Amino acid sequence: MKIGYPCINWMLKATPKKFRLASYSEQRLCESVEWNLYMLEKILSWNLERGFLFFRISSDIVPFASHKVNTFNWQEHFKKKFKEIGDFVRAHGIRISMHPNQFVLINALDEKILERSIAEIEYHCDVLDLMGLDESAKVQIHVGGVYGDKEKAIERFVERYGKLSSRARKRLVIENDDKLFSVSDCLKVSEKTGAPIVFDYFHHLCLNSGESVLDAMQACASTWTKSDGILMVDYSSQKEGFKRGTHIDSIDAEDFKRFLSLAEGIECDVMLEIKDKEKSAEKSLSLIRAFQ
DNA sequence: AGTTGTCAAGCTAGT
DNA sequence: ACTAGCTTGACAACT
Repeated sequence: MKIGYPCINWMLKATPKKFRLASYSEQRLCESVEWNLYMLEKILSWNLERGFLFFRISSDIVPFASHKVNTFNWQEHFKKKFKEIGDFVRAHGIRISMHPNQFVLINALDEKILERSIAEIEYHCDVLDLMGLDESAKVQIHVGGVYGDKEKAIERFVERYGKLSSRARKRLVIENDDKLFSVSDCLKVSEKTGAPIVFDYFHHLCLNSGESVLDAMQACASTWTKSDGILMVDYSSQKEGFKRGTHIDSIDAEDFKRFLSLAEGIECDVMLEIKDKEKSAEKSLSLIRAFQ
Protein backbone atom coordinates (compact mmCIF):
# COMPACT_ATOMS: atom_id res chain seq x y z
CA MET A 1 0.00 0.00 0.00
CA LYS A 2 1.51 3.28 -1.15
CA ILE A 3 0.44 6.43 0.62
CA GLY A 4 0.26 9.88 -0.87
CA TYR A 5 -1.28 13.33 -0.77
CA PRO A 6 -2.35 15.67 -3.53
CA CYS A 7 -0.47 18.40 -5.35
CA ILE A 8 0.91 20.57 -2.55
CA ASN A 9 3.51 20.31 0.18
CA TRP A 10 3.02 23.06 2.76
CA MET A 11 6.23 22.40 4.61
CA LEU A 12 8.26 22.91 1.44
CA LYS A 13 6.00 25.82 0.51
CA ALA A 14 5.57 23.96 -2.72
CA THR A 15 2.43 25.23 -4.40
CA PRO A 16 2.18 25.53 -8.15
CA LYS A 17 2.95 28.97 -9.55
CA LYS A 18 0.01 30.40 -11.45
CA PHE A 19 -0.95 33.66 -13.06
CA ARG A 20 -4.02 35.23 -14.54
CA LEU A 21 -5.11 34.88 -18.12
CA ALA A 22 -4.78 38.64 -18.51
CA SER A 23 -1.09 38.37 -17.62
CA TYR A 24 -0.40 35.55 -20.05
CA SER A 25 2.89 35.64 -21.87
CA GLU A 26 5.27 32.94 -23.02
CA GLN A 27 7.84 34.20 -20.59
CA ARG A 28 5.39 34.03 -17.72
CA LEU A 29 4.41 30.53 -18.77
CA CYS A 30 8.00 29.32 -18.95
CA GLU A 31 8.90 30.82 -15.60
CA SER A 32 5.93 29.12 -13.98
CA VAL A 33 6.50 25.72 -15.53
CA GLU A 34 10.18 25.84 -14.70
CA TRP A 35 9.38 26.60 -11.07
CA ASN A 36 6.62 24.02 -10.92
CA LEU A 37 8.85 21.26 -12.25
CA TYR A 38 11.62 22.25 -9.88
CA MET A 39 9.19 22.06 -6.94
CA LEU A 40 7.77 18.76 -8.15
CA GLU A 41 11.28 17.28 -8.00
CA LYS A 42 11.70 18.65 -4.49
CA ILE A 43 8.42 17.19 -3.34
CA LEU A 44 9.11 13.79 -4.84
CA SER A 45 12.49 13.45 -3.14
CA TRP A 46 11.07 14.77 0.14
CA ASN A 47 8.34 12.14 -0.21
CA LEU A 48 10.77 9.37 -1.00
CA GLU A 49 12.85 10.10 2.09
CA ARG A 50 9.75 9.74 4.23
CA GLY A 51 8.18 6.78 2.52
CA PHE A 52 5.43 8.43 0.48
CA LEU A 53 5.34 6.58 -2.80
CA PHE A 54 2.09 7.94 -4.19
CA PHE A 55 1.60 11.49 -5.42
CA ARG A 56 -0.97 13.50 -7.34
CA ILE A 57 0.56 16.04 -9.68
CA SER A 58 -1.30 19.33 -9.79
CA SER A 59 -3.26 20.21 -12.91
CA ASP A 60 -1.68 23.65 -12.56
CA ILE A 61 1.77 22.32 -13.37
CA VAL A 62 1.42 23.91 -16.82
CA PRO A 63 -0.87 26.95 -16.52
CA PHE A 64 -3.35 27.37 -19.38
CA ALA A 65 -1.97 24.22 -20.95
CA SER A 66 -5.15 23.49 -22.89
CA HIS A 67 -6.28 27.08 -23.36
CA LYS A 68 -6.30 28.53 -26.85
CA VAL A 69 -4.17 31.45 -25.71
CA ASN A 70 -1.33 28.96 -25.23
CA THR A 71 0.30 28.28 -28.58
CA PHE A 72 3.70 27.59 -27.08
CA ASN A 73 5.19 24.13 -27.57
CA TRP A 74 5.84 23.58 -23.87
CA GLN A 75 5.91 19.82 -24.44
CA GLU A 76 9.04 20.15 -26.58
CA HIS A 77 10.56 22.92 -24.48
CA PHE A 78 10.36 21.00 -21.19
CA LYS A 79 10.73 17.52 -22.61
CA LYS A 80 14.05 16.84 -20.93
CA LYS A 81 12.96 17.94 -17.48
CA PHE A 82 9.74 15.93 -17.61
CA LYS A 83 11.71 12.87 -18.68
CA GLU A 84 14.22 13.37 -15.89
CA ILE A 85 11.49 13.55 -13.25
CA GLY A 86 9.78 10.56 -14.85
CA ASP A 87 13.01 8.58 -14.60
CA PHE A 88 13.19 9.37 -10.88
CA VAL A 89 9.57 8.29 -10.44
CA ARG A 90 10.14 4.98 -12.23
CA ALA A 91 13.45 4.29 -10.53
CA HIS A 92 11.78 4.46 -7.11
CA GLY A 93 8.48 2.82 -7.95
CA ILE A 94 6.46 5.94 -7.25
CA ARG A 95 2.79 5.89 -8.32
CA ILE A 96 1.44 9.02 -9.96
CA SER A 97 -2.09 10.28 -10.50
CA MET A 98 -3.63 13.49 -11.78
CA HIS A 99 -7.11 14.90 -11.22
CA PRO A 100 -8.47 17.41 -13.73
CA ASN A 101 -10.90 19.84 -12.13
CA GLN A 102 -14.66 20.10 -12.17
CA PHE A 103 -14.78 21.78 -15.56
CA VAL A 104 -13.88 18.54 -17.29
CA LEU A 105 -17.22 16.99 -18.27
CA ILE A 106 -17.10 14.48 -21.04
CA ASN A 107 -20.85 13.90 -20.75
CA ALA A 108 -21.62 17.60 -21.22
CA LEU A 109 -24.58 18.60 -23.39
CA ASP A 110 -22.63 21.48 -24.86
CA GLU A 111 -20.15 20.47 -27.57
CA LYS A 112 -17.81 23.32 -26.63
CA ILE A 113 -17.54 22.01 -23.09
CA LEU A 114 -16.81 18.56 -24.46
CA GLU A 115 -14.10 19.95 -26.72
CA ARG A 116 -12.40 21.80 -23.87
CA SER A 117 -12.69 18.74 -21.66
CA ILE A 118 -10.99 16.54 -24.22
CA ALA A 119 -8.21 19.10 -24.68
CA GLU A 120 -7.72 19.16 -20.91
CA ILE A 121 -7.56 15.37 -20.69
CA GLU A 122 -5.05 15.31 -23.55
CA TYR A 123 -2.93 17.82 -21.64
CA HIS A 124 -2.90 15.56 -18.57
CA CYS A 125 -1.87 12.65 -20.80
CA ASP A 126 0.91 14.81 -22.26
CA VAL A 127 2.38 15.33 -18.81
CA LEU A 128 2.35 11.63 -17.92
CA ASP A 129 3.57 10.59 -21.37
CA LEU A 130 6.41 13.12 -21.29
CA MET A 131 7.45 11.61 -17.98
CA GLY A 132 7.51 8.23 -19.67
CA LEU A 133 5.13 6.65 -17.17
CA ASP A 134 3.26 3.44 -17.86
CA GLU A 135 -0.52 2.92 -17.77
CA SER A 136 -0.61 2.66 -13.99
CA ALA A 137 -0.25 6.46 -13.84
CA LYS A 138 -3.85 7.62 -14.04
CA VAL A 139 -5.98 10.64 -14.84
CA GLN A 140 -9.07 10.55 -12.65
CA ILE A 141 -12.31 12.36 -13.37
CA HIS A 142 -15.89 12.18 -12.17
CA VAL A 143 -18.64 10.92 -14.44
CA GLY A 144 -19.89 14.49 -14.75
CA GLY A 145 -23.29 16.17 -14.62
CA VAL A 146 -26.70 14.51 -14.47
CA TYR A 147 -28.52 17.07 -16.63
CA GLY A 148 -31.86 15.86 -15.33
CA ASP A 149 -31.48 12.27 -16.55
CA LYS A 150 -28.85 10.07 -15.02
CA GLU A 151 -29.27 7.14 -17.42
CA LYS A 152 -28.85 9.40 -20.43
CA ALA A 153 -25.89 11.10 -18.76
CA ILE A 154 -24.22 7.72 -18.33
CA GLU A 155 -25.01 6.74 -21.93
CA ARG A 156 -23.46 9.98 -23.13
CA PHE A 157 -20.36 9.34 -21.05
CA VAL A 158 -19.98 5.86 -22.52
CA GLU A 159 -20.43 7.07 -26.07
CA ARG A 160 -17.95 9.93 -25.66
CA TYR A 161 -15.47 7.68 -23.91
CA GLY A 162 -15.40 5.43 -26.96
CA LYS A 163 -14.30 8.37 -29.11
CA LEU A 164 -11.40 9.43 -26.90
CA SER A 165 -7.86 8.90 -28.10
CA SER A 166 -6.41 5.52 -27.20
CA ARG A 167 -3.83 7.08 -24.89
CA ALA A 168 -6.64 8.92 -23.05
CA ARG A 169 -8.59 5.68 -22.67
CA LYS A 170 -5.50 4.03 -21.22
CA ARG A 171 -5.12 6.69 -18.55
CA LEU A 172 -8.66 7.69 -17.71
CA VAL A 173 -10.27 6.36 -14.55
CA ILE A 174 -13.56 7.41 -12.98
CA GLU A 175 -14.20 8.21 -9.37
CA ASN A 176 -17.43 7.96 -7.39
CA ASP A 177 -18.57 11.38 -6.18
CA ASP A 178 -20.51 12.48 -3.10
CA LYS A 179 -23.68 13.80 -4.74
CA LEU A 180 -24.41 12.37 -8.17
CA PHE A 181 -22.63 9.19 -9.28
CA SER A 182 -22.13 6.50 -6.66
CA VAL A 183 -19.94 3.41 -6.90
CA SER A 184 -22.86 1.44 -8.36
CA ASP A 185 -23.35 4.13 -11.02
CA CYS A 186 -19.64 4.07 -11.79
CA LEU A 187 -19.78 0.28 -12.10
CA LYS A 188 -22.34 0.64 -14.88
CA VAL A 189 -20.01 3.06 -16.65
CA SER A 190 -17.03 0.82 -16.07
CA GLU A 191 -18.79 -2.25 -17.46
CA LYS A 192 -19.44 -0.47 -20.72
CA THR A 193 -16.15 1.38 -21.05
CA GLY A 194 -13.63 -0.75 -19.23
CA ALA A 195 -12.51 2.32 -17.30
CA PRO A 196 -11.27 1.38 -13.82
CA ILE A 197 -12.89 3.02 -10.78
CA VAL A 198 -11.02 4.97 -8.13
CA PHE A 199 -12.73 4.20 -4.84
CA ASP A 200 -13.38 7.38 -2.86
CA TYR A 201 -14.04 6.26 0.69
CA PHE A 202 -15.48 9.53 1.96
CA HIS A 203 -17.70 10.00 -1.08
CA HIS A 204 -18.95 6.48 -0.66
CA LEU A 205 -20.02 7.28 2.90
CA CYS A 206 -21.87 10.34 1.56
CA LEU A 207 -23.54 8.54 -1.35
CA ASN A 208 -24.06 4.80 -1.79
CA SER A 209 -26.67 2.18 -2.60
CA GLY A 210 -26.41 0.44 0.72
CA GLU A 211 -23.35 -1.65 -0.10
CA SER A 212 -20.69 -2.01 2.56
CA VAL A 213 -17.35 -0.29 2.18
CA LEU A 214 -15.74 -3.67 1.66
CA ASP A 215 -18.16 -4.73 -1.08
CA ALA A 216 -17.87 -1.40 -2.88
CA MET A 217 -14.12 -1.44 -2.59
CA GLN A 218 -13.83 -4.99 -3.88
CA ALA A 219 -16.10 -4.16 -6.80
CA CYS A 220 -13.89 -1.18 -7.66
CA ALA A 221 -10.72 -3.24 -7.24
CA SER A 222 -11.98 -5.77 -9.78
CA THR A 223 -12.16 -3.06 -12.46
CA TRP A 224 -8.36 -2.64 -12.43
CA THR A 225 -6.36 -4.87 -14.76
CA LYS A 226 -2.74 -5.83 -14.40
CA SER A 227 -1.53 -2.99 -16.64
CA ASP A 228 -3.71 -0.46 -14.75
CA GLY A 229 -1.94 -1.32 -11.53
CA ILE A 230 -3.69 -1.84 -8.21
CA LEU A 231 -6.80 0.01 -7.02
CA MET A 232 -6.42 3.69 -6.20
CA VAL A 233 -8.33 4.93 -3.17
CA ASP A 234 -9.07 8.51 -2.16
CA TYR A 235 -9.39 8.85 1.59
CA SER A 236 -10.88 11.70 3.59
CA SER A 237 -13.45 12.22 6.32
CA GLN A 238 -16.17 14.64 7.33
CA LYS A 239 -15.31 17.98 8.90
CA GLU A 240 -17.69 18.00 11.86
CA GLY A 241 -20.16 20.84 12.06
CA PHE A 242 -19.80 21.62 8.37
CA LYS A 243 -22.12 20.45 5.68
CA ARG A 244 -21.92 16.90 4.48
CA GLY A 245 -19.08 16.40 2.06
CA THR A 246 -16.74 19.01 3.54
CA HIS A 247 -13.26 17.55 3.86
CA ILE A 248 -11.61 17.49 7.25
CA ASP A 249 -8.58 19.78 7.91
CA SER A 250 -6.45 17.18 9.63
CA ILE A 251 -6.60 13.40 9.71
CA ASP A 252 -9.01 11.77 12.17
CA ALA A 253 -6.96 8.90 13.61
CA GLU A 254 -9.97 6.84 14.68
CA ASP A 255 -11.66 7.13 11.33
CA PHE A 256 -8.47 6.27 9.51
CA LYS A 257 -7.93 3.17 11.65
CA ARG A 258 -11.52 2.18 10.90
CA PHE A 259 -10.78 2.58 7.21
CA LEU A 260 -7.64 0.46 7.54
CA SER A 261 -9.52 -2.41 9.12
CA LEU A 262 -12.27 -2.19 6.52
CA ALA A 263 -9.71 -2.19 3.72
CA GLU A 264 -7.60 -4.95 5.17
CA GLY A 265 -6.78 -7.54 2.57
CA ILE A 266 -7.52 -5.32 -0.41
CA GLU A 267 -4.48 -4.27 -2.37
CA CYS A 268 -4.61 -0.54 -2.95
CA ASP A 269 -2.74 2.76 -2.99
CA VAL A 270 -4.22 5.50 -0.82
CA MET A 271 -4.39 9.23 -1.54
CA LEU A 272 -5.12 11.35 1.53
CA GLU A 273 -7.33 14.21 0.46
CA ILE A 274 -6.85 16.26 3.57
CA LYS A 275 -6.24 19.98 3.75
CA ASP A 276 -3.02 19.92 5.73
CA LYS A 277 -1.50 17.56 3.16
CA GLU A 278 1.89 16.10 4.17
CA LYS A 279 1.24 16.64 7.86
CA SER A 280 -1.69 14.22 7.94
CA ALA A 281 0.13 11.95 5.54
CA GLU A 282 2.94 11.59 8.08
CA LYS A 283 0.41 10.81 10.83
CA SER A 284 -1.18 8.19 8.61
CA LEU A 285 2.15 6.42 8.18
CA SER A 286 2.61 6.03 11.91
CA LEU A 287 -0.99 4.82 12.23
CA ILE A 288 -0.34 2.24 9.53
CA ARG A 289 2.84 1.06 11.25
CA ALA A 290 0.99 0.71 14.53
CA PHE A 291 -1.83 -1.12 12.78
CA GLN A 292 0.39 -3.77 11.22
C1' DA B 1 3.60 46.15 3.75
C1' DG B 2 -0.80 44.77 4.27
C1' DT B 3 -5.58 44.17 2.51
C1' DT B 4 -9.05 42.67 -0.59
C1' DG B 5 -11.51 41.51 -4.90
C1' DT B 6 -11.13 38.32 -8.17
C1' DC B 7 -9.55 34.55 -10.90
C1' DA B 8 -10.48 29.93 -17.89
C1' DA B 9 -13.70 26.69 -17.65
C1' DG B 10 -19.55 24.02 -14.94
C1' DC B 11 -22.58 21.61 -12.31
C1' DT B 12 -25.73 21.03 -8.25
C1' DA B 13 -27.93 22.00 -4.00
C1' DG B 14 -29.00 25.21 -0.74
C1' DT B 15 -30.28 29.98 0.54
C1' DA C 1 -31.56 34.92 -8.44
C1' DC C 2 -27.48 34.10 -6.26
C1' DT C 3 -23.70 31.57 -3.92
C1' DA C 4 -20.79 27.83 -1.89
C1' DG C 5 -18.43 23.92 -2.84
C1' DC C 6 -15.70 21.10 -5.50
C1' DT C 7 -8.92 19.27 -5.92
C1' DT C 8 -8.69 25.48 -3.25
C1' DG C 9 -5.14 29.61 -2.73
C1' DA C 10 -2.83 33.19 -4.39
C1' DC C 11 -2.45 36.83 -8.04
C1' DA C 12 -2.69 41.54 -8.75
C1' DA C 13 -4.44 45.85 -7.79
C1' DC C 14 -5.52 48.66 -4.30
C1' DT C 15 -4.64 51.24 0.38
